[in-house]
Amino acid sequence: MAERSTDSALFFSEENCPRRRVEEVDFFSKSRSVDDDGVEDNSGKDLHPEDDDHARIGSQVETGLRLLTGNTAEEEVAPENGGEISALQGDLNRVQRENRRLKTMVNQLTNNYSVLYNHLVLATSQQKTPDLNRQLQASKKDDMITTISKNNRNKSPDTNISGDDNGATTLSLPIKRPPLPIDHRSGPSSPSSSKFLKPIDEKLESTMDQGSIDLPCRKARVSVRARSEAPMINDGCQWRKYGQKMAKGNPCPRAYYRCTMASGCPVRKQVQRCSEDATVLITTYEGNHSHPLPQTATAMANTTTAAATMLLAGSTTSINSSSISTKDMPLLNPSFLSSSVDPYTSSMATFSASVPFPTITLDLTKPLPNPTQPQRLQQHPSSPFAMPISMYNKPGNAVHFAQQMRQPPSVVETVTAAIKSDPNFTVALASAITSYMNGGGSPTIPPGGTPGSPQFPQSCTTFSNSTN
DNA sequence: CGAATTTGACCCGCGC
DNA sequence: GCGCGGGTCAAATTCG
Ligand SMILES: [Zn+2]
Repeated sequence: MAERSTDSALFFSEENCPRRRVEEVDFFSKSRSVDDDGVEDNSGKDLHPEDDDHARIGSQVETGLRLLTGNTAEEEVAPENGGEISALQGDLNRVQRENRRLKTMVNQLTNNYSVLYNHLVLATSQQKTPDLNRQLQASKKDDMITTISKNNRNKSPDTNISGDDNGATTLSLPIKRPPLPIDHRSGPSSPSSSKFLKPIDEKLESTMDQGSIDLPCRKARVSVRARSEAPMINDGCQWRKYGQKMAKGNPCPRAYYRCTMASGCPVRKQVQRCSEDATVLITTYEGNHSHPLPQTATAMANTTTAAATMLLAGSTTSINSSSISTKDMPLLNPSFLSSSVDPYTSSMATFSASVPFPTITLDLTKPLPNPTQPQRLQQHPSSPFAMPISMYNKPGNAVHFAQQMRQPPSVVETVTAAIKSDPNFTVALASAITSYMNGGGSPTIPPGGTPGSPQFPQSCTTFSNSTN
């Protein structure tokens, strides 16, 4: 059907966007490319007075999400003294140039990372799982996964990726050994790649260990609620529907999709409308991509990964929102996470009740009361939550990070506005969040596409959109 | 005609 | 052991 999001993704992110969409586009671009934003903001005010609100929102967002927010600040100050304007503009230009340069660097790094990751994945699957792969081929791949997950499920295994079966399984699982090599990684590069692989491998191991990342045993879920008319969120990935079921207490059916961008990609997603609010569309992502992603898809993937990471990291011990947000997502924390747990978040709890997996929820459906509120996000660890986020650690426990927004933060407003105009906005939001979670703090999204992070075996991101 | 979707059957975990 | 419900498979059907 209309499940193909790729096309729309392009549409969304690229030049096709009509004037009206500028908001979203701006927002998006902000979350992914620094220089464009800066430029846009300036020109926006000067050239498009009618977009005033948009520009304002944009700048707010920038403040909240951006690393390089110098532009914004300067802009606001500028109006004061005419004499200083020129100087400020000079500075502004400089900053913009700098931003551009940095962006380029980031992109390069990202690309390199993607390439390396692919190498790693390939090498790992080949080296560690020759036997398993054979078995895999013999039996169903899915069976394999199930089996493993079952084994791991009972105990919280910190699987060490030693030469063990477990270790091997761990790494190979998400990859599932794609029949067709996704890229250039074979022959000549093997020697050199192996060099890199070792260190990376070690890193991976350590990362996994600390995160309690036993792969399949725990499926982390991240849910985000937003509003959208679209039947499905456009995340830049290609999905194939493989099932549909009627949910229990919900008249709306739940659809199951699987990523088809790569043959072995383990990522799945569920799409369902909220029974209470038909306008709410819930999309759940699970797993990490085992292949490079387009920019648009990267945003989503990163979000998933980041959220999963956060969840899993926190899930190891009793979850304390403050501990998680502070430790794991220093950047995210200030703007997106609140460290207080609120009883008022009951609405989100709805979800959690029957969730069998650790789940993190991002709720974008809340109304944004004061659009004009200049409130800016500060770097306080305990700053009010910009977006409602809740985490459901274990089946029984639901931890809420960010309650419903009591005081609508600027980011939320922006997000909501964007969503209203276009459901795709969710992606932008995701990218922004991801950026922060990844610790980059840099909203720029890797062009090369980020492979689902290998470190996190399973992650689910849920997006709910409500149509307005 | 190949690829994607539909849809009922099937599998599996869980609670009673 | 049985039924229920979530999730997946795969044959049939539809779509481009
Ligand atoms: Zn994928």
